[in-house]
Amino acid sequence: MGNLYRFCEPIVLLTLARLGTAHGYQISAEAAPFNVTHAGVDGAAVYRALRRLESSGCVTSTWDTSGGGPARRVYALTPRGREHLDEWVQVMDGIVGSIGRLTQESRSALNAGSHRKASGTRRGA
Amino acid sequence: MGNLYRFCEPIVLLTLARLGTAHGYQISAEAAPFNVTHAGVDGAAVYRALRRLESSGCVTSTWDTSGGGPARRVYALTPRGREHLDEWVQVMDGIVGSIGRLTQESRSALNAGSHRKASGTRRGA
DNA sequence: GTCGCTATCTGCAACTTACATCTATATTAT
DNA sequence: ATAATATAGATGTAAGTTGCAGATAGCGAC
Repeated sequence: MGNLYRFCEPIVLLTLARLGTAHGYQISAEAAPFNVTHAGVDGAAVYRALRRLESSGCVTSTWDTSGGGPARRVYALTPRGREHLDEWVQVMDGIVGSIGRLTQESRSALNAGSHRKASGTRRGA
Repeated sequence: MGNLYRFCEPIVLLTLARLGTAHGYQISAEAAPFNVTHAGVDGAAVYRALRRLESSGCVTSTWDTSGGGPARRVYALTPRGREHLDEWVQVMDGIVGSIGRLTQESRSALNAGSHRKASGTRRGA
């Protein structure tokens, strides 16, 4: 079925908005319920998305070396980040509408095409 | 907002299903109402999708040199192509659900985040 | 011939992502 | 002390889809 965008960026933004602050490893773990495709969000993609978002002013980061284990880069959403998530909401609304139309039309076309051969008894729904 | 997949393949399949037979240039023109993003489907992308679909047995092609102008490669859907469109419908249904959840949660998170500052009077839907 | 429209196809760059790999820190076991 | 493991971040390479520009070619108008 080819590759589909996994919407890594909005998932990261949303997870950050929900958690308040979080580091990459944590986001990667908590993002699971929002996966768009069967495959989960790749850790590497999360880190890259966070870097991109920081360089565009959507998140800020500080190093946290207080706890045990390796240092964590803790991220927080900026106002611009919240705006950006809002923009994503608009875009995704549009996508949902468009893809919805696509599926609806596809179902119609598939049903219309199967009239001839199926001799009308197997209503597939 | 970065690039998003334009769902060129299902759009091509659907347009073919609707028209019965069609050539690339025609599909490229008739596909406009099903665009997923603001940008239309690129002609080059259509031709490439048709080639891919042919090599995977989803469409067949024959040259039509009857009319005036350059020869047209006329495509038609195979049964496998119809199945493939049906698979796309399943996938896109899943995507619509997932992205719908994403937008819903994003709206909630954005509203929850604005409680503090907005002094709670602007109930945004 | 030259211009413009139709029609197909190719080249190159951009973007997101998957997978593997590498580094480094702290804890635990030997 | 050494080794293994879990945590945490980052990079390199390849794959796949797409946008844009342009090449090629047939046909009609001038």
